[in-house]
Amino acid sequence: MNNNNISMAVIRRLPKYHRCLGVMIKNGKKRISSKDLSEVIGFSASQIRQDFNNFGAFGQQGYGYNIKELYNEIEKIIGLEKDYNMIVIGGGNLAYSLVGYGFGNLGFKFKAIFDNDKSIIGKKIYDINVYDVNILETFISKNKVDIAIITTPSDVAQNIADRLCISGVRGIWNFAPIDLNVPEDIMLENVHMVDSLMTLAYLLNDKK
Amino acid sequence: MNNNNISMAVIRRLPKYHRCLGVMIKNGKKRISSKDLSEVIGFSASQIRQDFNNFGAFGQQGYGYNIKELYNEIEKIIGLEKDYNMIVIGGGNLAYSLVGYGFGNLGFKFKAIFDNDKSIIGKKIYDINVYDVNILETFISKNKVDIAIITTPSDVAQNIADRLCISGVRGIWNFAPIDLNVPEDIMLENVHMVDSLMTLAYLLNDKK
DNA sequence: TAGATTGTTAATCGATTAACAATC
DNA sequence: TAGATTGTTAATCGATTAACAATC
Repeated sequence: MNNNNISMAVIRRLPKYHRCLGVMIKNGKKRISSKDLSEVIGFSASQIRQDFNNFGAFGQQGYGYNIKELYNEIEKIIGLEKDYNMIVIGGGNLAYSLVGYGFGNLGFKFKAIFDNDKSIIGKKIYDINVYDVNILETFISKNKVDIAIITTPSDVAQNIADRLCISGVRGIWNFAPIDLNVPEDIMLENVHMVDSLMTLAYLLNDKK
Repeated sequence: MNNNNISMAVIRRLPKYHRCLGVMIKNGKKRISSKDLSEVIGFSASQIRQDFNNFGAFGQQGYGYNIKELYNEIEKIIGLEKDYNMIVIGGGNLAYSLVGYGFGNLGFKFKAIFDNDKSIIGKKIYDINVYDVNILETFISKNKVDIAIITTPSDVAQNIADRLCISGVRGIWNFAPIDLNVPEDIMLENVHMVDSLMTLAYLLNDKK
């Protein structure tokens, strides 16, 4: 049940497998070999087979992989057969983007938004309530929260993270441009947009 | 002038060096050794020295690194001494987030937003004009555009990317959850938020 | 059956870490 | 000068690729 010591390099390829196989299902494709998948996805056939075999043997010699079956296996591996309750701390533009994005289809459900701005507390973002951030701990203690999303300014992000970790969230999805410290049993995933943009800037200057 | 064949692993650490050194400057710190930086940033001292020495010798034996000098070098390496003109295709919530984010301080300047929704064309997002996407090529031909940001739905993203590449943008920052094909002289950087969230889901299930 | 393609082991490649002479 | 710390080479580790026997 527990696939430990799989390298992060492998784990970060899983969503791309999920995405590509999803497109193939939509296109009515039934089977695919690692060689053909390689051409679509850009990983080597060897790497594709190695990646899958970290989790089990999903293919069939001489045939390849049944796309729908493989897709289902990857959903199970990632954990997409479950639902995840999420809250957002920070009710700015980014909260709007995220709540409106459509993660719900994948099982990621928004349960509440928290802010300290009196002018938006009590309102809704789409259909999600915005609460005063001072009831954050109370809310978490009464509701199972799997993932807390930090979209606050950097200067308060660490304090919010500390409060979340004590209150019992399992994972933090951080959008603040700062390196948070969290206990190692709390999973932390960062979306550092500034880092991404800087990487692009580097590449623009680097190319011949 | 051209730092080619530096591995992406190194390049993606540069923004974190930039961030950490920036904090140290703000705190009035003047010098740091690779050993001390290692404890703050979480990379090994050896790796830090290797990383910097890809680009030159910025330290001094027995002393360490002058923080301000090193910071300036990293800004030059990334290319932050220049400005970048940016446009956004897709005038939804994500465009609001991005335009309002404050990238301008780093030299990343928003010049225009494009959409196909008549109800927002002609309006402004913050102080940036929203234009009809059918004048995209005209705009790019008349204005130097370094980076185009795609925040459209997936189904039109490839078509927009094709139009951008032909028109002469240098880089694409893609937020659509799709794998774009672009000519190899166009730099592509993706922010796949769904992939990031799925990775977090995996980690939540993986932990003991 | 013969051909195709997996699962898996072995070889290679690249990135990280360790070590230490150079030198401030 | 003596101590500290870099820059850089060598060693190790981990990830990717190649190869091929197993088998559908």
